[in-house]
Amino acid sequence: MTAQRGNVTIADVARHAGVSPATVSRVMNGRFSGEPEVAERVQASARTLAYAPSPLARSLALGRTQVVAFVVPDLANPAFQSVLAGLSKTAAADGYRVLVADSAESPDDEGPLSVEIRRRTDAIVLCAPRMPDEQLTALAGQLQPLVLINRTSPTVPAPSLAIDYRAGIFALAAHLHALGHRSLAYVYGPERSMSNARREQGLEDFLREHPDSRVVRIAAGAGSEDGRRAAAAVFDSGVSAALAFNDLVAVGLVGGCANSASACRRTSR
Amino acid sequence: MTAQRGNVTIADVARHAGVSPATVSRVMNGRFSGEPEVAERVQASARTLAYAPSPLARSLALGRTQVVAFVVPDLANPAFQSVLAGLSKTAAADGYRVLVADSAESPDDEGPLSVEIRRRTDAIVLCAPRMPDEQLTALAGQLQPLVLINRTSPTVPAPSLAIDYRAGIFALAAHLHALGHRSLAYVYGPERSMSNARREQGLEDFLREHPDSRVVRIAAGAGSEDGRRAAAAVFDSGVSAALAFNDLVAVGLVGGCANSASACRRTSR
DNA sequence: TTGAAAGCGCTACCAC
DNA sequence: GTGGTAGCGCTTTCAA
Repeated sequence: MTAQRGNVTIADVARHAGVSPATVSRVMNGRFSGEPEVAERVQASARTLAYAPSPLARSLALGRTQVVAFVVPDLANPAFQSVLAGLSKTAAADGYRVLVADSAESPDDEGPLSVEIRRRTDAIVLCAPRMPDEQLTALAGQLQPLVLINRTSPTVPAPSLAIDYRAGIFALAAHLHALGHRSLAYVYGPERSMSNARREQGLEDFLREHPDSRVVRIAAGAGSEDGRRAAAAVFDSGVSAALAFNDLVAVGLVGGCANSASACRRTSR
Repeated sequence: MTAQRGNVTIADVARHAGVSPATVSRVMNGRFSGEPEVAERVQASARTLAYAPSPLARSLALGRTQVVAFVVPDLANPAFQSVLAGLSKTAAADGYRVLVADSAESPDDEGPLSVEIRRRTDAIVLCAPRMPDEQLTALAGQLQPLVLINRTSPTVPAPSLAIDYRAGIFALAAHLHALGHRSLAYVYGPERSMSNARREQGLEDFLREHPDSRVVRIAAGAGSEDGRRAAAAVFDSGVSAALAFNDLVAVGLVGGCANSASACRRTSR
């Protein structure tokens, strides 16, 4: 008797329509096969009483919540927005909603948090790049159905969504090459970054295929300020195009270049 | 018997500890006041059996889900990301999670969708700028507790979060003025846009306070391409700084300026 | 202090 | 075809 009061329940509808709750349930779920007249009466009652089934009660009875969890280390990371938007849209098409959680608060609490949130949902989409493989493996059982983002694990049988940085930067470089650029700058990110290494590989592949090109490596970092600071070096390197470690660096770089440009403009007038 | 099987329940723990479910419940929720030894025995059993209360069952019994809904017209809109991230973080601090929904799919289904999702949650944060005021008013009762984003309603008593575009661009212009700029460009957005009008107002306020300044209005749009196209005009207007309708326009503008800059650079060498 | 039992609202099995 | 009813797992009165 602690629940939110005043909600019309299936029993109310049953009473109003002069049938059993079971029948109302069947009608509401389209599993009804009997006198059409009965179904109509039930629907009329439901409409009259403005009845809507309780998702909570259904979830408990069905053992199915129609919700999928989305757990990432940082919801503010722009990279996740389109993933979330896509997930939400796709899930909605199948009658599912998305429950989000940010694991940043408690980095080493990621496991328990994932398990907890998974219990409220039917499946989980998890991004936990730093979680030790053993831990992930141990948890995988309780997390299934599970989808991994930006990581895979040899011991965890789960589909994964990952960015092919190597192929990505290769394609970018090839595109610039097609545009006539033969001298590129790569404004690289953190040396220890796995994704940076992948991008460097991609550029090596590119150079192997295009011996007529050269790539000047210019140190930066992972943030927009790093990009801004690298602008001068890029300008002075004499390249005709530049690739950046990530979007933030690129934004900073573009900004830095605009600066250099207006300086240039003031000079040339 | 249709629920996900194999989960250890409160009854299992009660049996294992030799107490009643009621006692286990009290211990698990810190409402227990009796033999400490009993409490310890219960906790030991819970640990042994790896028991974790079912959030679903608690929700049904308590009439409280510990979840708040976040409904917006377009999850892919960058403006919502930080709102969501902030909401999630703040909610988490109070033991709440966030259930998201994108109402873009069915624009005129916004109302029912909000009500439906609200039933799964304890409160709702809603962004429905286009919803007729009467509809919102009619729904408000079922939606409470409710927080509105980017809109208020005279008939709906709900806190709201809205951007003060007028004050925002005023502050930006004042900042540039303080930096010494006296001649600014405003790369404006859609004429019919409410937020654009607000920004124009802000600039008028600014000019009133700073008669020594001038603002050149340059037409653009709401996307990055619009910004890029406006770059040349900005460059030629002779201003020393530019303000853009929104981030996308700004990004395009910066990109366009960088282009003009490198052209300039090639020329000047 | 502790337990029995009645909900919370819905589903699904098993009879009639 | 339809209804009775026992769950789903937890909380909380009420009584002992």
